[in-house]
Amino acid sequence: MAVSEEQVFGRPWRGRRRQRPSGDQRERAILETAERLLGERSLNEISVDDLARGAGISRPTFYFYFASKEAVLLTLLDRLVEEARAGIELERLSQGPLEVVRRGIASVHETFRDHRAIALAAAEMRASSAEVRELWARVIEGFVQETTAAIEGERRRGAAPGGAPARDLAVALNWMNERVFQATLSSEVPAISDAAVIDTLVEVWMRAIYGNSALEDEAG
Amino acid sequence: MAVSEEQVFGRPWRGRRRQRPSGDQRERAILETAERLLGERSLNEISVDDLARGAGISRPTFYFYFASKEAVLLTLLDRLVEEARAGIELERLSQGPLEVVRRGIASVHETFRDHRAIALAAAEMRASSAEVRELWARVIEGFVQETTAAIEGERRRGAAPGGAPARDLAVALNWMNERVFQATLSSEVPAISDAAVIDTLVEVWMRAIYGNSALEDEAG
DNA sequence: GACGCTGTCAACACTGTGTCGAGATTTGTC
DNA sequence: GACAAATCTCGACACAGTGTTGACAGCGTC
Repeated sequence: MAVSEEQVFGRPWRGRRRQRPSGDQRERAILETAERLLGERSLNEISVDDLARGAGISRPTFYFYFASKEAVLLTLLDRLVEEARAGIELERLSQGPLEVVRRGIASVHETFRDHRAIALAAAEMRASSAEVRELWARVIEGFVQETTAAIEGERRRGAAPGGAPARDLAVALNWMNERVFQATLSSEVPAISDAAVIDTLVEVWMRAIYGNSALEDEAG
Repeated sequence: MAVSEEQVFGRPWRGRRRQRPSGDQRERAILETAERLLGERSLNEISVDDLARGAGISRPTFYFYFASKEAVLLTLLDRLVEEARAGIELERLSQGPLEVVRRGIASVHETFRDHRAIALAAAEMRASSAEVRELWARVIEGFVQETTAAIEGERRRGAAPGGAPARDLAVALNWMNERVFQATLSSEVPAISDAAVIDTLVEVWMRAIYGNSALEDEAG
């Protein structure tokens, strides 16, 4: 146990009269342990006991702080989402549509890349946890609404041609980004290299929104 | 137990001298039970015991036929993939690129929609099973290679403009389809309606491959 | 009629989750 | 500085699920 505490709280205890770590410290220790372990293996392969030991507490004590390991991931994910949103806000000052799209995509990509472990764990847990699924759905829905509004704006001012309903287009483009980022971050195959992923996605977005297919009336 | 057997083998046993069901029957019963139960809940929520009981056997006997419940899903998925491939082959006779793309996408969509339960379970198990992940990776890789070849062909004959590397484009478009189908089949939010999903995807594909953005050189 | 093959399952060992209740520690109050 | 309340801690338990073992049953066949 002493060994585990050292992992998280630094140097071993020497002085006298040291109280036990506060609740906040413990909670933080659990979150840090979770993010560290997620870098090594998936949440399914991490037991509540692993998280508890990593934070220097027993398993029942873990349950004093979190209802389950999903709850830990949810807390981590909340932070990440907050960070991603903040990143996008910062990019609002850009000018032309190309730059807006590029910066928005790049910003999300950066945030996720900096916390790969959490992003990938979240993608994985979407399958089994309704709460993760709902949180994620809200995030994507937010992106979709902004995208839809932007497409409709560009169509109204005549800059973008008509075509599929703006929302359907927005949904398809946003899911594409989500899935492609996931593949790139996890080095799944097939994937796009980290260096090329932004350019590729931006190109598809720009053509899907602004481009007119040369073959629009060829066949069917 | 008798009740479970009736579920799968039809009418209750009456005659004399009936041998126990053959190994093939049992294996089929397990697969059928799995597909039926997957229509109701996810594979995580289905225990080996559920599958065994549904097939009228005990849990240890289940392990005589399959190494795990993942192995059952893998067998189901193998069939589905085979069916999807066959569907695409049938569409080879179409003429213009628009029709080729549309028929290819529609064919995959149909196959998956007809076995929603399996397709969704596979997407879910990609997270936790390396074997499912690898099988799925091979499937998508196949689509990507065909798409890449098609794009390069169209570029060579001057029908499609240059841009991002053909393979990167192909990867992005195929992941988009995968993710959008998944969202549509599971009625996730946000999703595209079943009726509009093909048109939307085809439009993005055509524009991404053939369309030139009107703003290509607008901003930075 | 005993050998081998395919099936079959009760009982076991194990891993992991979540809960309970009894106690220790800390904090606030007078 | 003592007492109560709130906060924190964990041993021990109940439970659900997985996968294995070993004994044994039916069936063809030489």
